[in-house]
Amino acid sequence: MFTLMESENKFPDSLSETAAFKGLGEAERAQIYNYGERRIHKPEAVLFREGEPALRLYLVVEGGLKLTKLHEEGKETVVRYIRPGDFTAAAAVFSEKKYPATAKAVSSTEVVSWDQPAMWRILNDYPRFTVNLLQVAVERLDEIQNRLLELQVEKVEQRLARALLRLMEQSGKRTDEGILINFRLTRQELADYTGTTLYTVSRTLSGWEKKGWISSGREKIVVTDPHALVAFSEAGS
Amino acid sequence: MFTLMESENKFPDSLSETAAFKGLGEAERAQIYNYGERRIHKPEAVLFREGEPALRLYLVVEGGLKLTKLHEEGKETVVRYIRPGDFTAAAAVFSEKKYPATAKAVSSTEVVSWDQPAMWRILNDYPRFTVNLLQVAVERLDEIQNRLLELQVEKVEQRLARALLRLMEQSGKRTDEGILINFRLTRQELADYTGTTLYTVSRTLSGWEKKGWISSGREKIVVTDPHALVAFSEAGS
DNA sequence: CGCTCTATTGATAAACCTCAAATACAGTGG
DNA sequence: CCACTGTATTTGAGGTTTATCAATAGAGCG
Repeated sequence: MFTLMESENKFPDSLSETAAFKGLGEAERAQIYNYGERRIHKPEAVLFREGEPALRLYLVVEGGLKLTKLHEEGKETVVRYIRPGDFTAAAAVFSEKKYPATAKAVSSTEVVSWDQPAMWRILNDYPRFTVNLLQVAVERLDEIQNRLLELQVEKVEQRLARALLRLMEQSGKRTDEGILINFRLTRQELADYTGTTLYTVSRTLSGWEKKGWISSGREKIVVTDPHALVAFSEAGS
Repeated sequence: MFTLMESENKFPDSLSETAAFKGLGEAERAQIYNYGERRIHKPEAVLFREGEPALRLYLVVEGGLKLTKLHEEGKETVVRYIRPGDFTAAAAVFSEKKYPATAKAVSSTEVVSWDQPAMWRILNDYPRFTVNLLQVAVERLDEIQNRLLELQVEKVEQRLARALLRLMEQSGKRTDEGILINFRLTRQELADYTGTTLYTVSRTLSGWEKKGWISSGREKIVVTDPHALVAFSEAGS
């Protein structure tokens, strides 16, 4: 037939070590993987929108997603960046839930997704997968709680330093200049991620550029002195 | 023998409708419940501490817990209040994890808890329970993400209003004066919950008291005009 | 080359924290 | 029952951080 699911897709090696497929045999991985639908999304493409019925569970294979939430009056926050090997929209496992956030591709992004019937089959046939999902949820929870803590007790510049480091670790790419955050990232997005304004972000980055910690351009940031940033993020001065 | 688990405990009716035991038969509930250990903790008692190896999963039956996280220099945040029917320390399902927060009883509190061997047995024998745990984790995640959003875009007074309303809904007790938040709650704790200082909390509450929205005393808050608070929490003015 | 989106920078104001000091309250032990 | 003691709370003054507004500069795209 003609659906995407028909062709047996090879399970990507890059995913075999991820939390998603931990403890599963090779055959099981391939089966689970092939229950899903593979798709490649262009940069800026919206995979799902906050408030829509949550119908599919997503796993990022390559590229990345930006998860955002809207507040009244158009203000938006970046909840998280999703990288290869990460699930998102776990809420879709439960019927009648809505997506709690909007997902947009930050670069060309390959995902696998499962609809509810497929998920129920998987959850039923591979209990280990359910446990893996639980583990991912628990880890996300921990991460967000840490961000909540940081947001409450740290000042803007310290949070910005942490954010850059996190993004660097998650999506960094070595260049001869330093470590490049490997997708388009505006000052506004960074502000939405750290709970500040684009003005403050701009000022702060300018300062760090003068100190030689980073090197930045339009929608582009390269961390040239990670060590200094780490020290700053921990000490806050 | 002599352990607490020996006596067959009746499954509490109050829990039968909670997310924790959804979709499970009465017999299954009783079995799961009896794998655990019942305990009553005094107010202020610490059930587990951030950083310790996570050995037990907890379910609150009566009373409540305060989950806190510490930052360097003693600053602390209240991550969440746990009420009857809620799990906490889901991280304990996974070996080698540490408790991500500290849990302290806010009043006399009854909990059931399971150690790892019991949990593994339960997760294995009652897959529906695993799914329920996942659901709880997903809902917490959503809740925390909403708090993150509020913390980033709303001003202190608005967050305080939301916090009071949340606590009122979760732990409110009708009195002839209004709805009492039914446990000791200091200004400092409210500040740690909303990401501000006790001074700002005090000033704000004083203002609301003059407006007749609340009535407060030492470690005690009664919401006398919930409607006004709701309006304020949504409009922010 | 002009258009549009992004970033920078300065000036100003608002929100909020910090520090200090006084006051109120609850529980305790005589 | 009352004075005492340790917290919790209130309130004021002053300072810091950060948001807001406005104007300009730069980068990429067609």
